[in-house]
Amino acid sequence: MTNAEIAKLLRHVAAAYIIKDESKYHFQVVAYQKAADAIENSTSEVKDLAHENRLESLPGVGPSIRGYLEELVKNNSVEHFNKVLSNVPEAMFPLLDIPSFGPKKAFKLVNYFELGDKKTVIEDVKKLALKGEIAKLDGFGDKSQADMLQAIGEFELGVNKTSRMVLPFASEIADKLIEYLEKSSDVKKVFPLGSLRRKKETIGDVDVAVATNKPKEVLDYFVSYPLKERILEKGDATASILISGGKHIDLMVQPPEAFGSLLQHFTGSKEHNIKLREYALKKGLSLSEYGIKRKEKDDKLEQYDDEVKFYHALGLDWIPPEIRENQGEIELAASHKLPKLLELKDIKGDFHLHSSFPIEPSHDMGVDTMETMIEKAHSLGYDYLGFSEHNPSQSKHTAKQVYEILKKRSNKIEQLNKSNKSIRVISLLETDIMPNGDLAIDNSSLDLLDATLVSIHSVFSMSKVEMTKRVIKGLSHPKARILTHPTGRLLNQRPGYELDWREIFAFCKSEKKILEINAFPSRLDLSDSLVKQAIDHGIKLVINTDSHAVDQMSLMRYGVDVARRGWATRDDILNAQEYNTMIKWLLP
DNA sequence: GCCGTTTTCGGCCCGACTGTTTTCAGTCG
Repeated sequence: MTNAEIAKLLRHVAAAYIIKDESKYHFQVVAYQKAADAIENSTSEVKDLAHENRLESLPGVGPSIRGYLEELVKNNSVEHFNKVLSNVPEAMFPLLDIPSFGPKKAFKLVNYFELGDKKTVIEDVKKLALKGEIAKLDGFGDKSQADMLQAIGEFELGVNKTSRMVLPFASEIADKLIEYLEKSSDVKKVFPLGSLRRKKETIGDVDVAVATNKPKEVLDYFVSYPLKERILEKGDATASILISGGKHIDLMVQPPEAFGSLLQHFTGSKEHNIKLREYALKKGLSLSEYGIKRKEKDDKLEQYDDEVKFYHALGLDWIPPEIRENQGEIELAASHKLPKLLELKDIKGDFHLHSSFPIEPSHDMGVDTMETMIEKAHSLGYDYLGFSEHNPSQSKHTAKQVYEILKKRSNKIEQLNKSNKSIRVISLLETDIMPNGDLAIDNSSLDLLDATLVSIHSVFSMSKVEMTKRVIKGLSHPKARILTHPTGRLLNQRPGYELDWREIFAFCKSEKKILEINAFPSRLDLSDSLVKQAIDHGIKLVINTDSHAVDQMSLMRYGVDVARRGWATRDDILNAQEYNTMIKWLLP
């Protein structure tokens, strides 16, 4: 079972408890929903966590739910869940996938109209609504019946199922909207928040906050955004619109004097905010987007125009948005022990660059010359770079021909280093790891290089055990120093292959091998959570752009975002080091 | 059912918005 399926199952259990007796089971409901959230957000599979005995590392998973999850992984079913679920009609569950349908509404409909078939229940509800039957029910009316049809219609079109956007795509949507909002003189400040501010690799909804003294005017202006398809809701402090492609944009407004608390609230994550409010509550403080209420002062509201002051008022250091995920950051902020996260300006080089040098590669070539890329590196303030074109194709060349091509390239790089003193050029390559674990070129050719990056570009469909063996064998070659795009995933396109990370981490640690964070926006692997695990294992990382064109060298910031979300400091990152330190790590 | 800088027992985040209602229930983030 996938994490998404498991999370859904837990939500169904929570829904069943709500129907059974909401007040009696209120805290079980909350607990199951919290656990479902954690599993949905986890980038480790529950299956793997269970095998590694790490299920309780998920916040919200305690002894009971851990036990049930272990049972689920082992038997594919859980006795306790089945018992709870057997008390409610199963036909209500498909309705819960439709936005605006919750357990109460779904149960009421299924129960009253005696809908028994979970395969047809959505169609059945639609027919009843079209006949006007639902509006007659207690607690329903014409408007809610019409809304229901709208929701079902959009659900069937897949409007709400659209995949999450990669970060640059969401940024573009936000930038356009912000440009529009800034044209209004009532808008004092405007910021993209939510997962966009936390720099998550993919973004669901676009969240934007505005500081204004005229909330009504700003909200009116917002909902008349030209790219709007439909207004989802609009109140005194928030509004939501739908734009084409089924993307939601949420806007929140506050006066400038409360903007700090609004930033904090709307940046999230939900898990961070819940934990933060629980933490504050123990100190007699109640937090909201409006500010802080102190029990000892009769719940008088204190406003904060600035987010730093808001955190300080709780006795906490300001927490960078990228790590607000309830991973222990609140405790560390309280003891003033938060790590100093890596910054873009710390980056001094890039080791994954595909130039247009005619290397006759096995995969795609770069489009810009080495000289152009060096010039760009200079303008980015780098001290060094490494060229790492794909190895010459094996099928089209003899070993001797491969050697000759690489010999020419070595000479070229030697020349570049002589003529260009400001940027040091390292001679690298991106060499394929073949299915049997051998590298794609022979030792005499590899000896021409300072070192090589290695990666998987073919035969992805191997078992986890086989793939782990393959990667470790490839990485074992003394010239192999960096494993590039270590999971092979393409966001929204393919999931990547599976590796036994505990084995990979142990190997990299003992053999001093380096893992790449690939900054290309559709890759971004290692993922944030694997970065954190790698760092906990004491492994060094490198952030590379994998540029095939000179403009792509500016994508470095997306890799830095991932590193920050994985709690990386400057000390963890190879290409954030001075040349002399870097070269000792890279070529030990 | 989870969790610990007041606790291994006794608490449990905080609010917005909509529709159907005359003060609230349900859903969402």
